[in-house]
Amino acid sequence: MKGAAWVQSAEAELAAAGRKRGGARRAVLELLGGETCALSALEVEDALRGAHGRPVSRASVYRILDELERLGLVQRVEIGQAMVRYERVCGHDEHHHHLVCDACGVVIPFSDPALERAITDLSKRVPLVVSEHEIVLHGCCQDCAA
Amino acid sequence: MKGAAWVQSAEAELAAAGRKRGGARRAVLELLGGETCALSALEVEDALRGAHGRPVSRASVYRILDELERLGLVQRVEIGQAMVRYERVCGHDEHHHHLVCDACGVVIPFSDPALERAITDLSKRVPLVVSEHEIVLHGCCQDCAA
DNA sequence: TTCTATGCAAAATCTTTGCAATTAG
DNA sequence: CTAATTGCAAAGATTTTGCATAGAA
Repeated sequence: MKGAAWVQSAEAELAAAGRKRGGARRAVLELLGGETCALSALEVEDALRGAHGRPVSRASVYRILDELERLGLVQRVEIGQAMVRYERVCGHDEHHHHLVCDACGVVIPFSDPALERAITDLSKRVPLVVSEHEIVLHGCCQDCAA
Repeated sequence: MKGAAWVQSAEAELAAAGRKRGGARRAVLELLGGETCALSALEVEDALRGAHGRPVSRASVYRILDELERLGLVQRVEIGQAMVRYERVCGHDEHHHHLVCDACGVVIPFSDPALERAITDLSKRVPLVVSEHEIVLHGCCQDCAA
């Protein structure tokens, strides 16, 4: 699913949930639609205060991200910086996980079918109805190793 | 590796790193040695203020956990509550991951050889020198589903 | 003695809430 | 008109830092 398509379907879901359209939320949606990987609330605020879109107050950013998460339009990603990040939820085709360089903090997305199979398989044997999963590999990226 | 053994080896590593022995750190080590799963800094503080051991100031708990992490004696675990948790690092035999119930917040450890194989395999094909990995399955536990 | 370890309090960071004003439907 | 949306400021929660004292080697 492309970013624009995601923005559209998100607006549709919001409308279906009885929400009205506001400028702040639209700005957040457009920003997230243009990203393929995770942003923290503060990063969203900064990006909007900068070039992309219009400024949105911090409280609204948090409220909006929280609501999008409840509707299943974005998902939380915890990558070890004691800070919550969010990224848009897409179709199965864009499902991915994250590599984190512990030296410089860069986050790189990746996907691996074999790993997904192992997870799917495992999910059936576990004492929990699994709704989602998250995998983070920590290490040292090529730039930092050089 | 048992908890007591871990405490011993941790003290040895600390001594090797030129550290002196303090009561606060010893209390934290003994607490973590008795746990098999992850605790947050605040949980450590509370536990020590309670029955186990002696009270340790919050700042010291953070400093101690941070140092233990730098020495590779404990590892961070991010399980989606915007809070960092730590657990002791043990031998390969106790390596595990976490199931989190999004309804009640309970954390259940699990391990799966097939999954570990998939991860080990993957780690070789990725543009990062992988030092560790973390897997979290989110869902609804049996109690909450009932 | 000399550095580490610790506690306390203040500061920094991230997140949530209360309230009033605005705006979409 | 009515309820959702937003901004602002204040409050909460978590984590870090500065500084002075106590303690280990």
